[in-house]
Amino acid sequence: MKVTRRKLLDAARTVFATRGIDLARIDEISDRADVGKGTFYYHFSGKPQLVRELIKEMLDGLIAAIERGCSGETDVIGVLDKLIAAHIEFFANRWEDFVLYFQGRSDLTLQEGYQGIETPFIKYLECVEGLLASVLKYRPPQPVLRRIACAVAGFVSGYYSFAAISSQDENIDETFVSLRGAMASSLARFIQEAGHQQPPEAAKG
Amino acid sequence: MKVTRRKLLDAARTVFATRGIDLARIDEISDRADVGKGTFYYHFSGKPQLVRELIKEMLDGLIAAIERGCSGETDVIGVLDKLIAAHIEFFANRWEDFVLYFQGRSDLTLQEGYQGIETPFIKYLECVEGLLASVLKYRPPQPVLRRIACAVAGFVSGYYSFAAISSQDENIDETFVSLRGAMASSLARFIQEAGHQQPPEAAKG
DNA sequence: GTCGTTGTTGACTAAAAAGTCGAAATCGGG
DNA sequence: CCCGATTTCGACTTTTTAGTCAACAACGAC
Repeated sequence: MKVTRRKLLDAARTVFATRGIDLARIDEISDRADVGKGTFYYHFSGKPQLVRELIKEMLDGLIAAIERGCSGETDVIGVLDKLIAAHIEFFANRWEDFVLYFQGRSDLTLQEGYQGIETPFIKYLECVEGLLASVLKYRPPQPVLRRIACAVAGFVSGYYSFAAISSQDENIDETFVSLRGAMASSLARFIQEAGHQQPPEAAKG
Repeated sequence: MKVTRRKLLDAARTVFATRGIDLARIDEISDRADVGKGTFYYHFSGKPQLVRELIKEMLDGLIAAIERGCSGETDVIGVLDKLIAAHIEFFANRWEDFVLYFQGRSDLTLQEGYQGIETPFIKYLECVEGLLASVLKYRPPQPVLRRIACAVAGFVSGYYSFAAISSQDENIDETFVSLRGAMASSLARFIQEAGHQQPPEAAKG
């Protein structure tokens, strides 16, 4: 049955959002999924595989949401606005996914982290990159485009994470929505400036 | 002697940046500091205290760097530019501190994380907030100001973290420097839009 | 209904890490 | 140099967690 596997994945998401990926125990996950510990090891080789699968699943979902949300947009500001909206919508009431998104990235800053989670993150960056490239009149060189994608993705998640610290009380998603317009136009400005600057090679010397 | 304590703190920073805070073992830290395990427990009650101290120390340093860098600036764009520059300078060649900064924040998104690390992060946000408030002509209401601080801090660290993923080869700090201007002016734009929008209470109804 | 396959179980073993403690070393004032 | 306070040490005990496995249950094909 696939049901058990699904139950384990969902339980893991919850436990990860409670204790963090690294401190989550296997028993805790199998307990929460209401299955024996052996069942966990029947379906997964261990925590690393579980983590890889969850992160991939989450990012694939996020990419799908972004592409759905941005289809039809033809100008930069429109794409940015819908891009941000897609993130807000995706993470709203799905805090566990945001924790995965954030902890996964945090893991990537380490020298020895989980193997195989960079790939989905790069795919995600490429998705953002592709969307922007499709609406930009002047297409900047690849490395610059990548930096812009980093900035866009970073801005959104960075705001989210700090907002989570400072406002336990107020509704994060709601305030985020109210900032959407400001975020989109400021990112448009960023793209405009960063996209037209001198390529780093030419600047040298 | 204070030297041993210092050695332990420095060793911990390194180990945290290698394995991550949660997976760092106490023996690993005391080994790297070239002291016995008992010595660790003589100086610290356990990992939580160590983490609290390191994060506080790092953020106090960052705050000091920011205040040093921004003193004398009188306009928004100048403050933003120096703010970003201070971050870049602070984290350059100090990857361990960036890992702490990122992992610490990651921990704050959890339901059960380390106790007592929110305070220094809030102090850091308040520092950014205060700097912006001092140069803004039209001072937005407190919650809006806080959101702006979140956005500024989030943008900077968010870009950093994604850049770390996608460009192991190129010098992150160098490219970051080249984006400084674009980042500052886009954040200025953000502040302008976010600061003048309707307060959320008034928008309701 | 029988039998092989697939899935489930949780007590058990083994490994790893935390935290303790008495002994030993170092330090510094007299 | 002596002594008491501080600091260091690492082997030891305890706790925690991963991962295994033999037995059991459910399923579905014939």
